[in-house]
Amino acid sequence: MGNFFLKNKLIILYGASLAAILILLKWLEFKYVIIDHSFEVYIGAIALIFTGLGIWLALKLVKPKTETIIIEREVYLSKPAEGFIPDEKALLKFGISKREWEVLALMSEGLSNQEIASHLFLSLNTIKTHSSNLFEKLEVKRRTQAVEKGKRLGLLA
Amino acid sequence: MGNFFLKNKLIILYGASLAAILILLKWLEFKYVIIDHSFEVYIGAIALIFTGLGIWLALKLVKPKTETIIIEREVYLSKPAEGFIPDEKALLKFGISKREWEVLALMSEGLSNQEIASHLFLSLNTIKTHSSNLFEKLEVKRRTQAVEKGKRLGLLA
DNA sequence: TCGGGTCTCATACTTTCGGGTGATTTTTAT
DNA sequence: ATAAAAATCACCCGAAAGTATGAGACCCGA
Repeated sequence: MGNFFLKNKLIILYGASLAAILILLKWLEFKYVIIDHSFEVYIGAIALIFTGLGIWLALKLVKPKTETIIIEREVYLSKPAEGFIPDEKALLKFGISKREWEVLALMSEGLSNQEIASHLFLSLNTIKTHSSNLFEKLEVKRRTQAVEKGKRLGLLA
Repeated sequence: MGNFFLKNKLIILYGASLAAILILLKWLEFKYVIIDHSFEVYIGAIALIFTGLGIWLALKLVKPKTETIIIEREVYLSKPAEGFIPDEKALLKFGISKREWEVLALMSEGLSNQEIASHLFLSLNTIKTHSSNLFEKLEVKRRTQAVEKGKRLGLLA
């Protein structure tokens, strides 16, 4: 499976590097190093090289540990904005999915379910499902209420 | 300055370790290793040891994972206006009567025709008539469109 | 007083919405 | 890999919305 290589590519890469460097050293061994330098210097060079390799490897492996999330938001809505960005926090709070939000947005334009279906190249039934789930999540009963609440919560422009 | 030693203690520790291991290897060199194993295995062992050392060093030196800071502040106030004044000109332009505007306003709150009827102490049929006339005047087909257009025209808050 | 506009209500009919359920596929995350 | 979530679609049914038409009551200006 290609999956294996993807997940272990660093390990494999390391193995390959190790082998390559060893081969290189073996080749150099009889040409220059042993002749020109002492054995200790040779060992020291290898130690430094592989220490560097170890550091590089560690940095690669440890990278995904960092995670910074800074959300600071104070919204006094009621006003438009050109490039409108829905309130992510509200979306998460109500568990509204991307598709559901799209449906809500089109609802607020005054489109019927059939029209929304056509716009999104989906079936009418799918739109019904999405809107139903949406109403459930927004705790409303009708599309007009959903639009009204959506605007109040900053989900819509 | 003791500060220097504090800040570089890891580096110094590494140097000391390096020296110590080299000395150890030098000592072992003539005792067992060279005798019992091939040169390549010896080099490989050193490579592995110092790779491990490099990894350990990197893990120690690299700054601890970034703190996760989550500041959330939710203030979704939307108090548009108490005494909202609809655009008179627009009302005249579209020939919208008082009752029709009232119905439109309640529509925008998400109320059903039946609920609007109850609020205004009218029959459901009357609301239907008003809303039908309203849609005609606003040139829309659905209540959601009426609300959308109403807001755009300044008929609603 | 007469016509026009608004407001009211009704009946009959069609269309759209929304709820409920279940199934399949795709995506995502673990 | 596999479990969970999201997305897709279908069918049924009842409720709500919307259309069409007609009609009586009221007010106001011509």
